[in-house]
Amino acid sequence: MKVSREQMAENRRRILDAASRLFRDKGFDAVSVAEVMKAAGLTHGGFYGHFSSKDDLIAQTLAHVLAAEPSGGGDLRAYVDAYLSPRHRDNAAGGCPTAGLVADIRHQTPAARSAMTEGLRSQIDRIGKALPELDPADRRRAAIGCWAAMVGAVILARAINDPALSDEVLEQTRAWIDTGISQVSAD
Amino acid sequence: MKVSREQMAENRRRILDAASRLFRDKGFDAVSVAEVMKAAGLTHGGFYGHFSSKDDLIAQTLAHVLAAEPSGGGDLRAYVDAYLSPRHRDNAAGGCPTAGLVADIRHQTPAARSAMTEGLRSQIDRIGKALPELDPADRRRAAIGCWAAMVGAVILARAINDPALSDEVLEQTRAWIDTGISQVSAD
DNA sequence: TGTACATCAGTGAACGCGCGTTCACTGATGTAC
DNA sequence: TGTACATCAGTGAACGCGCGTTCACTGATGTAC
Repeated sequence: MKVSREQMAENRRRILDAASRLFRDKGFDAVSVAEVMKAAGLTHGGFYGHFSSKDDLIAQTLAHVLAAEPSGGGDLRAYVDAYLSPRHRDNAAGGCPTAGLVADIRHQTPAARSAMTEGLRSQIDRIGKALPELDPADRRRAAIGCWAAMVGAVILARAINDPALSDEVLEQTRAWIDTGISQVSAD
Repeated sequence: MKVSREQMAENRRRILDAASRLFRDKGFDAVSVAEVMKAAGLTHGGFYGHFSSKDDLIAQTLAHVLAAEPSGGGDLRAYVDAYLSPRHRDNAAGGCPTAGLVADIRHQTPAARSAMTEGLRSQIDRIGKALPELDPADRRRAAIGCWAAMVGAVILARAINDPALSDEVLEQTRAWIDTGISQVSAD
């Protein structure tokens, strides 16, 4: 049955939110269109009224979730601590879309890859802005190095089977980033 | 038709090598059993004479490729430079299995996750041994932080659509690791 | 060393299944009067 | 404001396809004599 325009807009939002969580949790390929629609409280047939294909959903979900990505605020150290926490490692569905999806992007459509590229560009700029005490070259280097280490550590920690080693990867990467940022600051 | 025992052992090796390259290039889910067998010069029906399932192939391929993983030798800086090169970024099929597969591991079988965990443990130890000038705590921190940044940077660089930004991620991460290692060394 | 035959690695057609996608249908919406 | 009806968002069965896996068969291997 037909629904109101507002209801349809809300349904679309619910589909994108459900897709965002499921994709982050399981990856693009492991999530079916029917699964996304069920999580959004709808049946699978209505999907093509909102999106032209699963690839379209992937690209639009990325744009949706990366646009809403929380910045590091101003306090970079608190952001890094939260990012490299066991809580974030164990909450892929609700966590950083980059950590959950970036490796899966390689073989997606150009639209999806472009959305991710712009999301990463913004994120690097945001981290740079949280390091105002550095001169521009150091700031850029610290922002990129720090972000690569953060994303890498969370991906490694999520893959590792041994809780002790997984925790250690998070903790040591946090310490490494701390000394890295301090050192550059002290230059 | 039956083949000789040596031929069968070589076929098995060829299957593992083909799977290793294809998995690194496209991810576990995107590669079919038939595709692996074709790449190994065989037909798909013979697969189950060598492996009990696709999951078994994944676990055995990981053990195979991680056992053969080249160390950083002794020269960590040369290893980091090669790792964070456009050449390595553009050669996922022949490149580091961790960079290509670690994000895909999260939802694989316990056997696959354990193989990856042990591979990562060895790799961290290997990098630590390439930093003999540091005291043990600094060495561990530098090995883990450096490895997280390397893996993260290659994954990010492979996802990014814009060649300039992709190159910059590699270069800046290399510079960041350099200053990080130098700083710790100078403590 | 040579022969006869049981073994079994590899072949390729076939299976059941879940996927992305399509489509005829339903019934609430929202517009025209 | 109230009624009549065209619109169209959502439903659920159905489709074609490729996947992992199975199996009857083939013919070279390698052992027994």
